[in-house]
Amino acid sequence: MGRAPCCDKANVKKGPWSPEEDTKLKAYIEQHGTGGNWIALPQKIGLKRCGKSCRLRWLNYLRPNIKHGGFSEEEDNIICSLYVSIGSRWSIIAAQLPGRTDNDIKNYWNTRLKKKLLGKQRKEQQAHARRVSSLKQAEIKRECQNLMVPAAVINQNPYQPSEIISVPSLPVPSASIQDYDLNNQASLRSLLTKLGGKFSDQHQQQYTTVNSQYPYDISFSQDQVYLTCMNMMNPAPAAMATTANGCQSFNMFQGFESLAEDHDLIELVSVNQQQIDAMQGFYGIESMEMGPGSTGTSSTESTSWGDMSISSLVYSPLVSDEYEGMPHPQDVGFQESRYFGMQ
DNA sequence: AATCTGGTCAACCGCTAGTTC
DNA sequence: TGAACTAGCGGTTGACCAGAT
Repeated sequence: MGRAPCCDKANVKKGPWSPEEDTKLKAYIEQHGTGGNWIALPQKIGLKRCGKSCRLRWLNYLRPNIKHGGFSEEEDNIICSLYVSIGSRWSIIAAQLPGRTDNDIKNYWNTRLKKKLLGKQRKEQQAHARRVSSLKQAEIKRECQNLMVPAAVINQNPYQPSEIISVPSLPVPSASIQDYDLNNQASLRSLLTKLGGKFSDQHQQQYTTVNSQYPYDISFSQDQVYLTCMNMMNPAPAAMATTANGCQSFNMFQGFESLAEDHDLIELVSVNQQQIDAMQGFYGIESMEMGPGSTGTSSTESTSWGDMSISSLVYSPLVSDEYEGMPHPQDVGFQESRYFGMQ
């Protein structure tokens, strides 16, 4: 049984409010208050509107001391800093700005402030990217040489127990992504721990299970994080992926998809596009298409880097008896994983 | 002048939390 | 205790407008 509608949809007017409706509503509320019942209010005053609609109209436009537009620099700063620390909790943010409504702030953020902020950050990041880009290719080359594992080693147990990375579970710290040194392993782990704060319980459980069975050192390269972020923007359809030889693999980054809309991450990926481009050049990748054995989506948009990252980041068996049947080195995904320091 | 495109913002929708009975 | 209901919230939509083509 469905829930009863709050009003008779057929006899309710939608769309913009007329001055007459505004006058009626305003006059009534100023005289009698809302009476604590928005649903009954429109009937009382003869408005063919939903109670929710009346409430919204009053709160956002008709109540006294409402300010529209003309946000000051100070208000911008407050909105930005609150957004960074608490996210899109518009009602809380609005409570800090007298005369502003959550709807107003939300619109202002989505249409102007976000762009203004991103433009500012992008400028700074691009300046920084230019400084490091000349060093980047040599650095990647060096990194890859260090990370390449001899074939003899690969034919042995690829999961040498060394160190168990802690299962992320702590609340997300307020540090911005720019505070992490992406060239530093410890910092990368810290960042991923931050990301891990958004792990669902289910994913944490899976993650714990996998790591307790196969404790191995997880060395994240900077590029891995980029690819993971790209992956998040083109989320894998499921945690379990099937490699070219039919082995099921566990995507250690499954669970981060919810971050696809995360401002910080999108920013991280976008501002480092030059570096990703540099990588593409280094690996000789024109355009990466999904292989026939991959578990892709039907969307043509979720190809190239996003899906390449799936194969490169997908590894490790989920259940112990698959340990014997680990993907063979000739499996594309596994070969790619060598580039990213899987040990 | 007509059409297209992108930005803005009021309003709606669906969901959750809280309250009442 | 749980169903019924409302208030409130955040995401999304769509109408409108201005500038570009």
